[in-house]
Amino acid sequence: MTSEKSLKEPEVNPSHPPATPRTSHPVTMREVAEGAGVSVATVSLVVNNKKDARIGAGTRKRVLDTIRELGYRPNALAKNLVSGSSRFIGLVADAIATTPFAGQIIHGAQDEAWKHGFVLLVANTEGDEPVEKDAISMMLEHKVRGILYSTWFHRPTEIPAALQETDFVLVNCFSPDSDALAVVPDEVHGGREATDILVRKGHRRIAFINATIPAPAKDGRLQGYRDALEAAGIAFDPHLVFDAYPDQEGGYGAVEELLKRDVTAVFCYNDRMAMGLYDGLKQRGLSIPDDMAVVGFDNQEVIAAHMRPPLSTVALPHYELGAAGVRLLLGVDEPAGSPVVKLECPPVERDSVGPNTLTRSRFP
Amino acid sequence: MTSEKSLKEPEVNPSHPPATPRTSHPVTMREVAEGAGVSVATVSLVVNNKKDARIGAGTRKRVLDTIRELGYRPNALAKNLVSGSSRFIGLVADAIATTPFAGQIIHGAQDEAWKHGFVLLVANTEGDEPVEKDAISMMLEHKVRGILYSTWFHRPTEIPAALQETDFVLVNCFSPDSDALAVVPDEVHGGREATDILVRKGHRRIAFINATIPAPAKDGRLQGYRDALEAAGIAFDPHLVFDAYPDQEGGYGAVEELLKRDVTAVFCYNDRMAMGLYDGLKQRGLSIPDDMAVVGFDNQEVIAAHMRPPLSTVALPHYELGAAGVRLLLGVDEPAGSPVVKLECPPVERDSVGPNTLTRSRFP
DNA sequence: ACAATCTGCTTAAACGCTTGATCAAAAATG
DNA sequence: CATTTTTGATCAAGCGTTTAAGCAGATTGT
Repeated sequence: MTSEKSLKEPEVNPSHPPATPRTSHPVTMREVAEGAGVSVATVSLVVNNKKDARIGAGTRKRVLDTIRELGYRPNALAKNLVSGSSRFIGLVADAIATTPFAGQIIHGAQDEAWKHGFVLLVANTEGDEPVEKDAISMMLEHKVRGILYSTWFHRPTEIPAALQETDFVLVNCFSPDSDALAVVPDEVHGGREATDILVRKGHRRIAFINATIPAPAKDGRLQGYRDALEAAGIAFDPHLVFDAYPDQEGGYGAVEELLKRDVTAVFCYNDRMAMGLYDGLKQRGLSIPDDMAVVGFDNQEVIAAHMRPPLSTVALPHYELGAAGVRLLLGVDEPAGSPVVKLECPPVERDSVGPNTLTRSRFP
Repeated sequence: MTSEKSLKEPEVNPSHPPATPRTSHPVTMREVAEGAGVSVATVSLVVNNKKDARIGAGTRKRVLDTIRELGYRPNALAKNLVSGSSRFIGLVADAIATTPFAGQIIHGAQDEAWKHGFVLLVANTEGDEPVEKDAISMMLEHKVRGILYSTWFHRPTEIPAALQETDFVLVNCFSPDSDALAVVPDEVHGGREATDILVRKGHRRIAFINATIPAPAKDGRLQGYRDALEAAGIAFDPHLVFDAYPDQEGGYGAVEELLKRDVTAVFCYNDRMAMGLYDGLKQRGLSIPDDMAVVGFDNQEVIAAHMRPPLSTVALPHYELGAAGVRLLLGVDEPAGSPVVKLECPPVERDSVGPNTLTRSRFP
């Protein structure tokens, strides 16, 4: 609760001074004032370009020149103190280090925050509870404008108690039993987009390899898959969906089952599964997309774009998640209806899906 | 130079108040003091647990209780202001969004920073110059203790002018003509470790697929490769090293050339190349590691651990880079000799390398 | 020519906290 | 018992800003 816990004392070794010790005391507004022969108030007024302040052209120039000359920089700390609240937005993430996803959330959040004059205070918890608590404490002590609480995969979450002390929005996660603001990907829509890529190319027997682990994505994408089929007038066949662990090994392991089903296309729960699937398919001498069309999910840059052939998939809107999160936090956007806003997952088509050749031959 | 540029005015829509408007004014030290019937000074002393402050047990308890009761949190802004310098460390990265690497640097930097009571102010520039300038300005205005300037791949870099206004250390990059502190991976050592994995398994004809693009990694890893060969008494054969673009396509494209060389093992410039190489090899019916041993470089988690077979590689010490950067910045570590400290790249062995069967049969 | 208004700038209080200087009362000392 | 020391707490200045209020001098209106 108090800072003794969350911020330890510095342990800088005094015998090893920093490499480039900052010699000169930082220039303050006071010094600028003296240099320009005006009062601090005047300096403040020109620095902040106050609209209704009456400053003579001469004075303004003199101040500006002095500022340049002395290399003055406003002290945001002091500024924040007097204004009562800082221009910080906190972002606590559970897996910056282990996934590229968090990075995109950060990017989106930062871009949007900057637009509004805010700055990101980032904390990476790697799922560690105490670390998370400290991180939030630290942010609260810095009087952040609010906190973005984000998870690397879309899931329900508990809301840490400390969060309630400030404005916050859940990003890529949600709290089932609370009306906390949240922004998440629209899994149903994504599943539908993915399936539609296949449907549009004339595929009718489309498998879906779902994940074994329960998650909004598991249910949502399945629903989207079913929606797409229904819209296309294709009967849903439960035998065409099966589960596998959502990584390369899972995808690889699913091949055998898949081939029994006599399908022409498959929608994989994620890109990593698709990657494993590629392996299994190729090993059996099957070609993609000719013998099997495949679409993934996630659009993991390092992977999807560089598979052979490049993988058609559906992108998780991580950047947008971050951006929308801060808009929600600042009240720029307002949730329509439900407090959890869903963002679309845009399809990105590459070369792993071709026309259904079976269909072709049947309807020439 | 002034803040008008770097931080725009807020544009919060006043008609859409934040979702959970903070009602109560934040509790200040003053209120705690009143509540506990003591002076602010006293509260400050117990909050900060000052060693040489003489506070009666009763008073201390009373203050602590009041703090708990009122839910008081110290205001770090005020604290920083009076102490003159903040507990911020700035981290500007050029590619948080597009690579997982930056995430690990952040993680390492944060862990180390927290150990010393510092907090990370993160800015993602995605290589955009003006953004970078603003980011640094913003950090300077917040009176950061120093700045970590990091790049997502190891490379020489210019030092932005504004950086000179504070302490800074380059992370994963270096400035060729300056004595700026820097911390980078030891590419030579890495190249050597990678090659050694192969050498240890008895391979003698070892190819190296290097990158086409110039970089410290290109030269360093090649040197390491040569060092390893030399140490093993294997003559360096220039025909065994060739260049390719360092991604999956590059690796795939190199297969043909590779097979002409009659080698039993290959060291790829990075994991992505190895991934493409796998494809090419498999397509020709060759098996890994039996027909060809392969090692990569980078240890990209999403990829390396889940290839078929899992890829032996060498890890880039991104976490350590971040941590060491902070230590250098704070003066905890001191560079020995050169201002650019090099960190080891530890090998991580998986299943893509087997014993050299040719050697086996020749020396039974 | 006198009040009213405007212009350009300064004064001073406040923001929440830290800390060296002080001080009264209690305890220890001679 | 008078003095010194110790204990427990308060005072007040200051950190670098912002900003409402104030105040001369110049300009305008009548």
